[in-house]
Amino acid sequence: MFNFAARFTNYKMKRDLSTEEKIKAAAKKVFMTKGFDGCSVRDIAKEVGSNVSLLNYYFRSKEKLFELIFEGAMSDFLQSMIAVFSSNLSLKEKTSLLIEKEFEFFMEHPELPMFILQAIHQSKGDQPMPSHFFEPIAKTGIFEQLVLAQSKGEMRQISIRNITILLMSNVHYPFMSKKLTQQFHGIDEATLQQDLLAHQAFVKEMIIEYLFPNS
Amino acid sequence: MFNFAARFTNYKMKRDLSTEEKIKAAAKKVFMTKGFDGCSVRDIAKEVGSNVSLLNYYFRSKEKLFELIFEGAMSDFLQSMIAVFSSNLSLKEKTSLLIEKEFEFFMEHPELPMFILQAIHQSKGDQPMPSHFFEPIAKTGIFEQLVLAQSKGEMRQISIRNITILLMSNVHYPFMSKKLTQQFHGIDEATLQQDLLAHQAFVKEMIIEYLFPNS
DNA sequence: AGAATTATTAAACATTTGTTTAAAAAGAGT
DNA sequence: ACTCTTTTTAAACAAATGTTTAATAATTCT
Repeated sequence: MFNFAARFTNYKMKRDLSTEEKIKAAAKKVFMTKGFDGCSVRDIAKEVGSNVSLLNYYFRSKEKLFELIFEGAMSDFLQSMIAVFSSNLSLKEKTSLLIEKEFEFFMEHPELPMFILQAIHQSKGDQPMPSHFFEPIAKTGIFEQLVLAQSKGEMRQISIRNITILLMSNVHYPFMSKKLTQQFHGIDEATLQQDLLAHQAFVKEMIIEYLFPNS
Repeated sequence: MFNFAARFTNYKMKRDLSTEEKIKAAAKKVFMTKGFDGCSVRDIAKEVGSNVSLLNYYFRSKEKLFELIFEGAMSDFLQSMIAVFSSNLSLKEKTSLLIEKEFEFFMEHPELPMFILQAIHQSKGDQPMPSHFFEPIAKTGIFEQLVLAQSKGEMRQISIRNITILLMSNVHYPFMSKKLTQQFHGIDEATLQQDLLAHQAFVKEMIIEYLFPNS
């Protein structure tokens, strides 16, 4: 007879539930700012205020820990997109809302676009992203809605791929280039923040006008 | 008495002029693909087919070598911009030409935007870029031309900074996101190349229409 | 309280890192 | 041929790296 209960006669799993979370938070912070190659596990341990062994105790290796952080970041990265696409709005409204939400989100997490693109750009192995990242987007039916809108002449005839690039360019890059922009124009953080706020309006106006010319 | 001549009674400086260049080429290749933190000096030496000591013989350190590569890359990065701005064209023509030239250039050097932004993003010290990078652009008088065009109502009223962000977004990001785009849409390199070619036309049309509405 | 389990620490590990040293090889002037 | 200089190599260095080990501390169950 199996004693199923025995497998769950566990002692308390965690004395301090937050230790694992604290490490994740620290790792996220350090990885985000310095990148995977740019930091050591000791950097992260120092950020936690603890030991290196603890990282390998909870997560098996630096790489595993990074993957975890990356997947979380990727999830956040796509989150607002999915939310907007799932809404019950016209494509034009969705586009407008998407730009708003993305700017709003990246105002709070400006390091995210660079972190994601950098990680993908330098991903050692050539293994593709797990499909579960992008599937939820397709599941929203946004692509079908797009084809329909184009066939009805409500929207300019541009391929889905070019639209994607267009949107991401104008929504991600402004945050990826923050330092460059600051140095190029010799402005401080606050001024740039103002510019980015204004930029949202320009981008929205420009893209809406371009993608939906007859309205 | 000083013998000035003695200081220049040099033996042949270089037996093989290309050694230094070979190292630079290898370093550029490796730094571009793996980043400063992502590679070791031994990686570069292996790419050269030689020894590590040779790198420090010609360039004093990994950091110095990187700075050299970075400055060269930065120079290339701004090159086409300066060429277009210096030409004798209207602002609208310059904008159009700039987008063309930038796409043309980055088609050949797609890794450059990511390399530059990544390097600036993770620059350890907070010291600003040397001013000699950006001064040549101001020297072209492009900013004055822009203010003039706006005052004459030929151009939409957007700050120079927002215009810069707008242009760079649409011209840099498509190349920075190549891997992401490929994985997102599940397409191969050749297909993406086609998309980028098409994208140039979209971007040009959209930005020209937006910045110069009355024409 | 005592045994069992989990969490945390300190020390050690083998590699890899950037750099230096010292010697050898190659080239050029005399 | 010989010396002086430049270029290239191999070996060694200390420091930093990711990971493991073994011991200690803390917690939980009986």
